[in-house]
Amino acid sequence: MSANLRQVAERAGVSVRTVSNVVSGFALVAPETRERVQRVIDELGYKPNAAARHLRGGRSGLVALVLPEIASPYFGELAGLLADRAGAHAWTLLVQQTGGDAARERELLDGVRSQTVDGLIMSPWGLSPSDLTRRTDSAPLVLLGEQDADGLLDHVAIDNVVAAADLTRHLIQTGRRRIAAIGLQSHLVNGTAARRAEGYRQALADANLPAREIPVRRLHRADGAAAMTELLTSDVDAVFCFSDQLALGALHVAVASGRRVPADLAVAGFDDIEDGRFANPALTTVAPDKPAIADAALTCLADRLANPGAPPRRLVVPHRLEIRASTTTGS
Amino acid sequence: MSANLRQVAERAGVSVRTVSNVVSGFALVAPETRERVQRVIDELGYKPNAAARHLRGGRSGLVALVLPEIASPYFGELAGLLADRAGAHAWTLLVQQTGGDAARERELLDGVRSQTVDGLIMSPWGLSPSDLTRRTDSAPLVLLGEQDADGLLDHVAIDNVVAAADLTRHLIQTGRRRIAAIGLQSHLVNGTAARRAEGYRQALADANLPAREIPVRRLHRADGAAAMTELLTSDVDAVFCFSDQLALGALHVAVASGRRVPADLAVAGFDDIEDGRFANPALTTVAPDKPAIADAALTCLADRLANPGAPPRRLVVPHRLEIRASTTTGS
DNA sequence: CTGAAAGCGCTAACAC
DNA sequence: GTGTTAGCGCTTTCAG
Repeated sequence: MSANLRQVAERAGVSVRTVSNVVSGFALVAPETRERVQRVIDELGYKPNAAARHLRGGRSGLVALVLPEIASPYFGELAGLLADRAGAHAWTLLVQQTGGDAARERELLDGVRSQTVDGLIMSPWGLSPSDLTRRTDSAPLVLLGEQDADGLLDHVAIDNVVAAADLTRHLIQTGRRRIAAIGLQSHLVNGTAARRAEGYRQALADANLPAREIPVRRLHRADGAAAMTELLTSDVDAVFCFSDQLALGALHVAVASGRRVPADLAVAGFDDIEDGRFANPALTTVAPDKPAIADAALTCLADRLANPGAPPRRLVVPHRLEIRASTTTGS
Repeated sequence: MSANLRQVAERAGVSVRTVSNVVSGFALVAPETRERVQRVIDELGYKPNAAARHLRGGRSGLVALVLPEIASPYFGELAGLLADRAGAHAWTLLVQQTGGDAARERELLDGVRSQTVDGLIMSPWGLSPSDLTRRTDSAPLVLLGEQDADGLLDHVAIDNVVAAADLTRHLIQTGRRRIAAIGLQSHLVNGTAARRAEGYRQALADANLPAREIPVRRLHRADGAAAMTELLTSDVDAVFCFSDQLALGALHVAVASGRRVPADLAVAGFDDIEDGRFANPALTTVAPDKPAIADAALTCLADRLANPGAPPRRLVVPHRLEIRASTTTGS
């Protein structure tokens, strides 16, 4: 147990009020008093008790990041950026995994560890819009990804329809005609995959090309590998995967089974995870501006905390196409 | 602001004591009283205030995971396992990134956010043994990786010397003779890379083969790529990278520059991250038992909390060789 | 089995 | 400029 305010005060011969002033950098302390108190603080190794501050002030300095799985590269990269940038708001990040399970998501939505956090940044997979709007907890919430919660909640996302259409057009422009999509997730309420499918279909329809959609259960490499195995018997000349992980699984199977990528088959992904840049061949992908997502989420949370009554915002973050060797030869 | 104990008590016509008993599942409450109180709790949506509990009880239910970067696949996978298993100890995980910076590590060592956490699980990179043993904070600490802190601290690790020797022997047994190692980090105090180098050298010495060691600054794919680029001009027939990330970078450069892997060049890594399993070709690696690492770290922390005076332990976790296509043809 | 009350460490309103 | 003190919400000792 370390020293507390009162002990510091006694030892420095001042009141707790003065010590509190020194600790919190409050101005009205005589310089010599301040110095004396500071010396005692250092001597005793005094550190303010966060629990007491939290109880008193109502702010814990903690923000929960609630996501399906931290081990997934996309979420890992995002978590890293959020953790780094949280400091600027005097926040520390707390991680909660849901495995994409709706019940677990609902539970976390309504009080992560009973009111410990100042706010939540959440990437839901299994929640319906009504789950999201019907929550009882009052901690500010910012959603990652497009959520369709009737504009009632703050959220941060790229424009998935446009992004998917951009990538599909790139495949068409480089001569592909039989373009399959891997990554539909009809069992999920989450709209992200649906939006990407929409962009994919639009671009194909504009070019009068047929769509071919392979659903998956999860977005792991193994799911991409399984989907690709299924596709090997068909005559597709390109696959557009709705995540880089799916794409890396698909790429692995395609290469292992002797397909030449990109000569015989183009493979593209979504997310721009680091693995994709060093894949063989390097993976073409949609690159969301992840630092911008992290900043937007934190700022949005801070704004909401400062102004609870403000209307909810939908923040659209930029993305760009990252064209690499998995879809283009030479050039 | 949600309801507190007193409001529940008033509304249920009992004392706070009784409500507290109901909430904490304490036995001595008349069944009908319990039921009535529970009804009010549900009605008011009462949730215990964590700050007050922490202040009163001294436990926050929070454990800090302090690591170089959460976005690195190895740490991401570990964090996921820790987050999942933390629940079994009624803990929530809080993440702090250090970027491997010694000053930041030292700062976190001595009071992550001023005594908010019940304990720390830390993977230090830049800290010296004396930094580690000379800390002032009293929160229990468990180190990940071999730390050489004179046996004064709890730590969890695989046997890196044996593991590296195992892998090197595998390369020798499959006919490699000019085996380079990528991943020395002489600028770091951290002993992990040094231990792996030791195992590598031992195995080579036993077979009367020469060592060739390439140092790196970090363990990222880009560093592995740079090291491999350097090695392309030489005549090595195998590279053993001290992390899978390094290996994936090396593999990328080797394949991109036309080397046939494994025919011309074998590539092996360390950590068994998921990317490696789906690389082209799939990456041979040392697979530490990550779930066991997570469990050992949490259990060790819990034990230390329960028994602060117990002698520090060094927990050695199993590993195994994962032989894949990047080092062996056919078989 | 239930009630009253102390006190965890801090901040801030109120004195001086 | 500095001191005193109430009270944040909870657990737990002590009475009853």
